[in-house]
Amino acid sequence: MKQPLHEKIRADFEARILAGMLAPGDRLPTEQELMQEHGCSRMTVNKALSALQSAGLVERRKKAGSFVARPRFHSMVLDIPDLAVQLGERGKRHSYRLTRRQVRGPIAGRDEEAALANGAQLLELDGIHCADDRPLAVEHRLIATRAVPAIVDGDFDSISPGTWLLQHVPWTEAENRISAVGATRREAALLGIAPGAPCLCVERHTWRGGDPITYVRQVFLADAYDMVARFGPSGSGGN
Amino acid sequence: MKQPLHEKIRADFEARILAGMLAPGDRLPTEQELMQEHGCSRMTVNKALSALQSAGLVERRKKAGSFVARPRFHSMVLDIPDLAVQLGERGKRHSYRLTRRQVRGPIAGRDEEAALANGAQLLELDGIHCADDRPLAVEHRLIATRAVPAIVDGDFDSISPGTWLLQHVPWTEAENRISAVGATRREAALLGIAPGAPCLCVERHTWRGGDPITYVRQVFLADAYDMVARFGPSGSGGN
DNA sequence: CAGTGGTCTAGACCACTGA
DNA sequence: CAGTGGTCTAGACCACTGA
Repeated sequence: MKQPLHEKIRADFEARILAGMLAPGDRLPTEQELMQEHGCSRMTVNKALSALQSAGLVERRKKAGSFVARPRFHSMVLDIPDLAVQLGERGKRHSYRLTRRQVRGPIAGRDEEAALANGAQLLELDGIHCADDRPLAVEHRLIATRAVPAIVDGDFDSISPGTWLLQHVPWTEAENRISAVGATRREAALLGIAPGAPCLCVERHTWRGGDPITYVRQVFLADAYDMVARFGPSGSGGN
Repeated sequence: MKQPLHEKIRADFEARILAGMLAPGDRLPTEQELMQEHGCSRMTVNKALSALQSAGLVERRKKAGSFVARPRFHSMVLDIPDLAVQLGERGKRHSYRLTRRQVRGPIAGRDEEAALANGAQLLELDGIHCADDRPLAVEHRLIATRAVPAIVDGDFDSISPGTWLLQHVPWTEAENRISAVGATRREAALLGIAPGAPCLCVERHTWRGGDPITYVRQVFLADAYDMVARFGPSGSGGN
């Protein structure tokens, strides 16, 4: 257990930020305060805070201090897209229609649902995304009420659950699984295509500081949507 | 033009590495040598080299020195998969069969091919990837002979072009476009499925320091392959 | 065992910028 | 103008590891 002091300080703040104990905008102690707290030189605390800055977790401003940044995921990293924003950029109007809404426990035997629920209830939201009123994707979503209790009272007539979550719940980790599938009979009927027609399927899990937030499965019209990820050496995103 | 000295040193090596003037495995000067060269203190060169290390461009080993690393893109970033490695991990045998090989110029009117060729010839390689001798994907690839002149003499009977490139040409930037498509008649025949059946299509461009290397389009059997990308705040991949 | 990087100190001067 | 971070110095001791 030999951990450099600068790494200990860095990891301490990282943990507090990811756990939400330090929220975006909160001010961190000054270098002077941290020097006294840890009884070390300024270079050591500077190294810790600079590492947090280059990781995008902290913003530092002269005279003002160091502040928790809203986590940013640069263009080179596959992001969680906000359909409403993406369609707006292409001049299309996004709408979402809810087809099912229920609060329930995890289905027995489905370990994934149990892990997501984490001992509490799940909110199940199914719906359809449209671009200019034409169906674009069928969405099935489960949300952990333990992580996002406010969602139970959410109103999804004018805003989709995905947009709501992106605006209200900062996530820290995500996993996308992308595959090609043939539309089921139900999906085909909702999307206005033939059963078995090719669709792009995106399954995504997101977490906040290790706690699961949501699982979503989206089935897109193949000819209307694809995913792009551009990436390069870390560091080239900055400067 | 106020650039800190540590940033100047860091950017200098970054440029030389991305340009290929420093190849993977090459040794960088020691901190002592850089101190003398720049007439600065050890902390300053240490900061520059440490930044290169945390960016994944350099590996540092005690007593041995600092070396150019093969660019690594951590698990949280969508990677360029090596099919041979991926299949090997699942206990399957990968094979590649070349179906077309020609050196040609870019097709008139196709700006993308002209940009890739960059004034020189293209090597076109079409083939099929198999897992345990069962077809998995159809691949169409173009390679810039300007960037990779050695590829013209490559032997792709026992190794696929993708594997060859990953082993010989370090890339610095990549773009993946992922979509669902229906198999064309030709693809369906090669893969042993019905025309129009759902397939996962991956199109990828790669660059090395701004110079285009290759374009590849792979059409996968839908039920045999999917792509996963997991990502989070930078920094959590390390340690 | 000797060279190299890893870490840290106790200072210094400066640039920026909010009060 | 005073507080804060940005950078840098000239040392130091140590851990690791290849010759």
